[in-house]
Amino acid sequence: MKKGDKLVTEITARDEDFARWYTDIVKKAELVDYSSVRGCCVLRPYGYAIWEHIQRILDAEFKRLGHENVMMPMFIPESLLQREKDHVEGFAPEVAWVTHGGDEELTERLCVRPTSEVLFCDHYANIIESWRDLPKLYNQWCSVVRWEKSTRPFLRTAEFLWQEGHTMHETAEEAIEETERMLNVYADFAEGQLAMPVLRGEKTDREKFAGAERTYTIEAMMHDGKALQSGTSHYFGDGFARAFNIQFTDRNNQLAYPHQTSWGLSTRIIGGIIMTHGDDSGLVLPPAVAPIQVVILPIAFHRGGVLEKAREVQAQLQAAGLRVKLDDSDASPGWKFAEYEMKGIPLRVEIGPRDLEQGSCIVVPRDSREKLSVPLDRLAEVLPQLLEDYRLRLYARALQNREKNTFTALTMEEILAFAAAGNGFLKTMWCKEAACEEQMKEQAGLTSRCMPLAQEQLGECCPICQKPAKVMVVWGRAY
RNA sequence: CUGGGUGUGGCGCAGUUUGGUAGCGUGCUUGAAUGGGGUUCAAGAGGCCGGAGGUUCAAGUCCUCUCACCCAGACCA
Repeated sequence: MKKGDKLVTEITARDEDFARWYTDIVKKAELVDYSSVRGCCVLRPYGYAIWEHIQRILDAEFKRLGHENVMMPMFIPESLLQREKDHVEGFAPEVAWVTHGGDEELTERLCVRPTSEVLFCDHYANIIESWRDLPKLYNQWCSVVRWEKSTRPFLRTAEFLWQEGHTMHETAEEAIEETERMLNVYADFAEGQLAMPVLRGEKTDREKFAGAERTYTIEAMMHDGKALQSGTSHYFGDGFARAFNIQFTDRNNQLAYPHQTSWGLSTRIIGGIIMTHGDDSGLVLPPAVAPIQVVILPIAFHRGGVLEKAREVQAQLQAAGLRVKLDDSDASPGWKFAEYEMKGIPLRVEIGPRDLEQGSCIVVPRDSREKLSVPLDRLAEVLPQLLEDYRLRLYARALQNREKNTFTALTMEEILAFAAAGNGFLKTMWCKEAACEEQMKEQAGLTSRCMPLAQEQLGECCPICQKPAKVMVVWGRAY
């Protein structure tokens, strides 16, 4: 952020102001810049660094579970995209087409991948022959393109970075197990590392992925009560395998179709971090993905000893495994305080002449802004603990927000009262009929977020049609 | 795609009603002092007013077209 820029908007309940607060933060914390390319953003070094940490943590987990990274082509020939009917219907309206190579018009146009199921399937058809070839556990880190009509940084851009895992299994059970395992990897990552509480659940037919048999999702709640779908994991059955003629000889010497999964998590999660933890002073980052975990600010450092001590402390903290920045630039202390708060740095360490006399320093956590006096020689052991406390506070605060904005409705009157009152999660029973889901959308403006894995029995009947209920659904308004 | 809004130094904006020498704040550069919550003073640089066309002696301002972005909806994993 440039000197003198200030956050103009504070968090409020009004959608419009909240949107402004959000776009303000992504710019002023230097996460993204707008691009002259339609619907696209520039991910700046600071924003990209957050993604790198997300990438590093998830990739290690994927590998631990036996997945391998690959690269698929960026282009999909039209005929390939059309192999699976539901899939192409879902994606055709939002793909970008390449029609020319150089000056020549292509005989078959190519779409820029919006997702890579068909590319993986095309490849799997070549390499899967025997049950001994299974499972295939592949993952790809890449960007994909979806020609969205309206865009917003991180939440919905025409091109975005993500990771897409694509696996093939011998049996349905094994594939379903994989689908659920990867959902839990995402959920544990969101809750444990990002301090974002999420609902784990299954999507309704209306909301599930194009071509999938089942879609699992993690749904997080933002400050404003809206839902953010933060990661999805799909089970495809053998639908694509049949469409792409992927067959293998099984243990009984019979030809069989493998069962497929895919799962993805994108830079959208960074938008989730902003809208889950951010406050009126800017971004608030969870320590696991903060590019800088501790910033050291020497005060009045032209005086003797201050800068030297600050450098010493920096080396000591780095040796303890923390990501530390020392800002010895000439800006005023007040300026730096605000700057690093805007950027969401979890801990600030102030070292000045006064501290040197006492052999201590001031440590200020980003969330509470409480000024703590810590002896200089104990910093390396105290700061990791402070980071952990901070992470727990972020989680607790986010969870509290979700609970405060989660309601239960047993009747249509209650549903409409909720919808009129504002945003949040609404739990109801449901008969599983599409008509009732449609009616929720029409009358209350709510869409189903998920059918939580942790089910509750709220009542006996669907509040919309009064028929016997089959499942509990969480409804809301989504990003 | 529909409706509304906005495009003027890096950023934020005024000026457009009623055409007449492009302004303010902030940032940036240089120097000095300051330094524990967005310091102070001084000097300086930086804009064919989103683009194209038109009306006019004269256009940031009026007219036509166009592009981009923002907000709300629709759409969307």
